[in-house]
Amino acid sequence: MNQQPGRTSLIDRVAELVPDDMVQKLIGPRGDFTAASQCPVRDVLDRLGDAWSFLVVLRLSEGPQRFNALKRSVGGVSQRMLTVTLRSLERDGLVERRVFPTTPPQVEYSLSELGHSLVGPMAELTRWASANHDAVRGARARYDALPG
Amino acid sequence: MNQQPGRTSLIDRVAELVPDDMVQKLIGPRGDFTAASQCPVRDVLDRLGDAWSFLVVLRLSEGPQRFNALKRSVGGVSQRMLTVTLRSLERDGLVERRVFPTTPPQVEYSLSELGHSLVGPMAELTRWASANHDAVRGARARYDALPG
DNA sequence: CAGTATCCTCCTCGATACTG
DNA sequence: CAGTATCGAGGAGGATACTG
Repeated sequence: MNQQPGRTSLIDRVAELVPDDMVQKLIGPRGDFTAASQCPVRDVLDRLGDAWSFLVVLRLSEGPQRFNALKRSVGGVSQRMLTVTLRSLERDGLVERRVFPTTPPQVEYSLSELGHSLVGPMAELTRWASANHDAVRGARARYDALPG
Repeated sequence: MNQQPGRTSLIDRVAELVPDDMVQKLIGPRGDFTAASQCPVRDVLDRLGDAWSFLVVLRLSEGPQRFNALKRSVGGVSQRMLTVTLRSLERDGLVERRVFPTTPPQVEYSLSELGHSLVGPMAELTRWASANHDAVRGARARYDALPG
């Protein structure tokens, strides 16, 4: 990791939080992570980037919910996308799905242990978003007001 | 935030990290955040979700870099996408762009204060990704191996 | 070197309709 | 209730060529 001499680098602070081999795997010596599955960060962000996954996990962090209740509480999500999102989260081991063979059928979704462990980091990012949203919007407004 | 009685809820732990009004803004009473700009988390994730932004910010956390050096170190990014990504980050006030009118021209990109403040939360998520990548891949393999 | 411009192709995602 | 199936529009993003 070539460091510019005489320049205060944030990578040192990051290194305190992040083990070396992870940095290697993350931004690597060459950064050849065209295949997302090879890069853990890409892999996670591919999941969280699609808006719904993040909101669904946060909703489920409140407690188990059934399909339509979840659909209502998330809001604005189509039936198809909620199904796709839940399947994807289930496949990744973040969400558990339990079917009660009643009539009409009931399906309950809840976070797994792994899913719970993700909520902390998510909250961290969420806090940043909340705290700095105005700053970002301000920067945007200034940028857009620029001549040219 | 209706809580299921008699159920251990993670929202309490999240609440320790996240101020109440943010939770309201985030997953809200109705969750009507169809417009991403209304929801700070959506707004942030829209930026980070696109893989390149996250990697670019991490790369720049090591120190300022010029366009082509950045392109090489990120790896796999097209010229167009790097330009688009950098413009977007600059617009949001996360990245600063300085032009040196030499021949040939030099352009240096660096993180702003705001950009630096994002690296901590990003590292948190990165750590989670690194620590649990195998668990996720394992869960995926099990899910895919299921009959049906 | 550091872009811009154009084209073109997947691939996501919403809408709609149907089912156990 | 909790899905699945199918279609179609739109946008993200790569490839390529050109420029101050």
